[in-house]
Amino acid sequence: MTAARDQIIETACGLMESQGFHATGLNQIVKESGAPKGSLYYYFPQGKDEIAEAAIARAGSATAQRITASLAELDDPAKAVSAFVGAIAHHVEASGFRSGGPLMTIAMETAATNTRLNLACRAAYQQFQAAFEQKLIASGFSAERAAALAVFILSAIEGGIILSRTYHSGDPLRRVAAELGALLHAASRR
Amino acid sequence: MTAARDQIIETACGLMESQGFHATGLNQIVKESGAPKGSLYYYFPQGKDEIAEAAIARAGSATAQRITASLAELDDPAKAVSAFVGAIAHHVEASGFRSGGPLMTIAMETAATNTRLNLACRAAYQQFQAAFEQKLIASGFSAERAAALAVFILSAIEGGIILSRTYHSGDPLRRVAAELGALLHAASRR
DNA sequence: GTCTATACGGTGATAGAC
DNA sequence: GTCTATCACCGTATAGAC
Repeated sequence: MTAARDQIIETACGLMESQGFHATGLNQIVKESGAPKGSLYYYFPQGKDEIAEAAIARAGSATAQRITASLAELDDPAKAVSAFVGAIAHHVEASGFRSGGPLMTIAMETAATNTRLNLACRAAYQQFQAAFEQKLIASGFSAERAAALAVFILSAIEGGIILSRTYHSGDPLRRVAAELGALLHAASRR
Repeated sequence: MTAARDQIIETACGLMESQGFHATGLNQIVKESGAPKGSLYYYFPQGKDEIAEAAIARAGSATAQRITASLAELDDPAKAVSAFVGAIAHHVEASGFRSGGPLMTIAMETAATNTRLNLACRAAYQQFQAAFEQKLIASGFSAERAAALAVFILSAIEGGIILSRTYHSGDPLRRVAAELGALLHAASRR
């Protein structure tokens, strides 16, 4: 509950989102967070992995809540997903393509090299997936179809973020928004 | 054209695909490649960035060719894309989730922090995109629609690779294969 | 709890012999 | 072309004072 610990986690989230895990140094976290320098290993005795794990958990649940909240703003699931992805496009652009997909880089870096962080990322993505799934179920999709579509939606969004960040343009994400909207519109008319 | 230089590039591709850019050390590249140690800065005077740039270019054109070749095996674009993505799923699983999406990690790591590598990744992704685009055009899609769909297809695949690698399961990619197949099937019936 | 100082390893990069 | 030796630096992690 201490503010210093929380500051460390928060800035670790931001730095790892834009740079990845390996490029983010502990010194950088301490400096940028303004947290007391000597307290890093007091709050996180297990070092960098423990900090990253906390950052992943934090970014994961925060993002999951944001997905749920955004999807709740529109009844129509097609329009809700499309609007959500459009908002991401804007966010990625506004950040100078430094932000968006808070866990993607860490997830890729650690998928096969760090089981602890891999499991943390996995848990977070499952939360994202569940958020889409529940929206679809609430919109009348069968549980089975909702689960399948949630995976596909999440895939398209994550991939769109990659392309938008490397192209330095929100267009790929806007394309994903349009296609997912059309797909869900057609699927819900059955 | 020398074999040593080529070996360095090739193993740099593999290591950066599974670990990312920052986690891959030059010593590791030299050791794993078996290339003569002292020749690293002889072939790549500009150091790590130059090696990574060459690795990205190599992986990029190799992958683009593989996409084109795979899509050419089936006439029906829906089935061709679906089969291609299914093959990726198998490849990701067979590699122990260390491989797949050769440029994704580097692309995310460097999108906003290293313009040189960012541009290299961008060029590579545009090749991938063009490969899908041309298949769709050859299948009767309008140029406009083909370009839009290519971005979406590439996004879904890249995102599916992320999920499959972090979940340690080929299922997300197989889901992407099925949904893209259905989408393209419906789109081509217009 | 927080500080400063430091140990220790690995990194990218360079120099100079052969 | 390739080798070995070495540089300066930065990374994580630790020790011990306050």
